[in-house]
Amino acid sequence: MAATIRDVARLAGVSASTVSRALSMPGVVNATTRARVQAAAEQLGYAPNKAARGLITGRTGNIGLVVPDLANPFFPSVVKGVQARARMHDVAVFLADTDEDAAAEVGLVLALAKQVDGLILCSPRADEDELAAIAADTNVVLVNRLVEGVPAVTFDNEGGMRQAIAHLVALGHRKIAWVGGPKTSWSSAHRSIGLYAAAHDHGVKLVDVGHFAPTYEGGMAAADQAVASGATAVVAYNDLVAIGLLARLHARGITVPDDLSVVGIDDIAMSRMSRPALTTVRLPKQRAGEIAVELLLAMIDDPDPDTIIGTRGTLHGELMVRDSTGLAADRTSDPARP
Amino acid sequence: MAATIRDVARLAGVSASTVSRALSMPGVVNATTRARVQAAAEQLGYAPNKAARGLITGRTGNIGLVVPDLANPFFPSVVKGVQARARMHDVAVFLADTDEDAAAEVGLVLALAKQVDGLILCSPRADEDELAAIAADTNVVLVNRLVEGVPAVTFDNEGGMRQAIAHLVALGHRKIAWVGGPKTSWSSAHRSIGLYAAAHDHGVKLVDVGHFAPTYEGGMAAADQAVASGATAVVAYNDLVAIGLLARLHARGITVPDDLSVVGIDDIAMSRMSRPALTTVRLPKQRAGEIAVELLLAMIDDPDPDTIIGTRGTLHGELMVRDSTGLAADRTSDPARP
DNA sequence: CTGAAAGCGCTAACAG
DNA sequence: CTGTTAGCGCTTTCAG
Repeated sequence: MAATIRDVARLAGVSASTVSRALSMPGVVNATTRARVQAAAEQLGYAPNKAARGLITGRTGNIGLVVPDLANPFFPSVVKGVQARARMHDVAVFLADTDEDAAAEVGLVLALAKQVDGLILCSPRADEDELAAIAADTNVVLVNRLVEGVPAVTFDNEGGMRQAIAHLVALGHRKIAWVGGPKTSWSSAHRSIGLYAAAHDHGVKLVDVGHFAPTYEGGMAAADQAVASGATAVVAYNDLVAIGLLARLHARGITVPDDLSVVGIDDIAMSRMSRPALTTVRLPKQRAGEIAVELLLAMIDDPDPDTIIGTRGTLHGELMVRDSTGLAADRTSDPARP
Repeated sequence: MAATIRDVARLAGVSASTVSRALSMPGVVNATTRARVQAAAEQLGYAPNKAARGLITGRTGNIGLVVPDLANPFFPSVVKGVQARARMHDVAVFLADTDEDAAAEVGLVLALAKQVDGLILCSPRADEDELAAIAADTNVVLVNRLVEGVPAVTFDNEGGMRQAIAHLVALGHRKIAWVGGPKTSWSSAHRSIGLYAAAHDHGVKLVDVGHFAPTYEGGMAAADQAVASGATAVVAYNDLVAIGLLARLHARGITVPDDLSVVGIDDIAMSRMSRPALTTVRLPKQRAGEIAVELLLAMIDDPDPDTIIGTRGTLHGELMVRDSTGLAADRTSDPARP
């Protein structure tokens, strides 16, 4: 059906090897033959078969991307970044959604590993040893997760949390609740650490409300405990949780930000659309995907050296102040508050 | 690095072909040798190289999926459905996001076509002739779009709109506004048709407010015109638009549903989270992805016959009544309303 | 600078 | 039931 390299060779009156060279190492071939070959290729609509090429070069020109759940708006953003950058480099992207199933994750990765040059893994759950094992014989870049010796793109969770706390303290809050994500989540743990450090530095109290699903429902579930904690502000594991919080608070007749301020993390599109609009720490999700691709491609071009192994890109978050910590909630002039 | 079929053959003391057979046509090989081969394969962690296999069988075991914009929550759902079903059949999925760029779409499709057995296209924008041309020499299944002679999975837009109108009419609405999507959108056109037909049947008036971007911003832009139309209810092109509408109405102090009722289409996750929760027509997005895979796989197994070419799966929507058309808006007992 | 030959990992005849 | 042979489409020595 599709034209092969030999069809082009015949039409151009040269050998297959010349076609191959003319197309992938233009400099090494006579200008006129090159032109002839290119014309022939054009005419036939020839495009090299990547699979066949990969068989011999050991490079497929494809990369794999594994995400836990596309329904969480965080991940489509990362995927978009990966896509865009991959396309720039003319590499195709295999996508796998593990549905938050750490076991499936490993299986999928193994299956994919055979037909790609490298893998980008957003795997909050998978076992650290398994990740290390996979990284041992495949090019792997981790996103939003750190494992010894594996290149990764992460977010500066500590810094983001510091900004959130500073903002809340400036508004007069002295007791702040933290609604954490899943127990096993790497980023939840790091956000927690940053929060405690910042709270300590500012001399304010942080109350840990517990671990919840990283979803709208998780936020609904956490809301009552957050209220009961007596805090005047809540920081949620992510925006989805924060929005769940908002919903439950509204249902209970608790006004945000007047009665309670809420801060999320991620800055998903939905955050601007919630009522009230959500103050959140914007994470450059798309950028993370782009950088992951660059890192991966660098590893593929030049595997092994220490310049890359262990490399990490750290991206900084940026506080987006919106209505959920609005001025109405300024407690600096309210003597009744502790 | 990775074990090849010959490594397994050597370890099992058989020939490469026997390994190949033992693994892919187990019935045709002696039970004891088969066991030996399987053990060897296991021990070496052998997995066949799909690219090499594809070279000879002409089947890659991969499919391609093209979507216009992952940031629109509609598409991640479809992708999830495709993923899940593809995994069941042990096929891998290439994903491409065209960023709403119809031109890029074609280029991407051509590039992908070489390394997949078939393509699932969610291409609201691409030119009809181009789609037909692509479908002529590649297995293609369209989602949410109909082109002569190309298998497709679509939604019953007319039926969905009929449900929406029936609901609004039952609540006493007699003048309903329609906020359409992009001019070139296939589904916007069909939704419009369904709406007019239903309005006509019920003897109520439908006001076309115009075409808007299928986004939150589009909804914001449409809100004032919807209000000015004098309608008591609005049907929006999709949920994102409806939620934009809600935001702008709120900003203007117009209460939903008391002053104006709003209905969306899609039932994205966000719809349950908006305030008020959005009444919408639920489209089985994930199911659409699953069916698209089944259709595509059927075409691949058995290309050409008329049983498939021209086949279409039509999925029906389901009205989800929520607060944005709440009881408070019941106009049946309100004599002041027309 | 170009052609011929070899072979990537695998499967499909074809013998045995 | 199993081994041998050939070759998918391509790149890469190796000669010329």
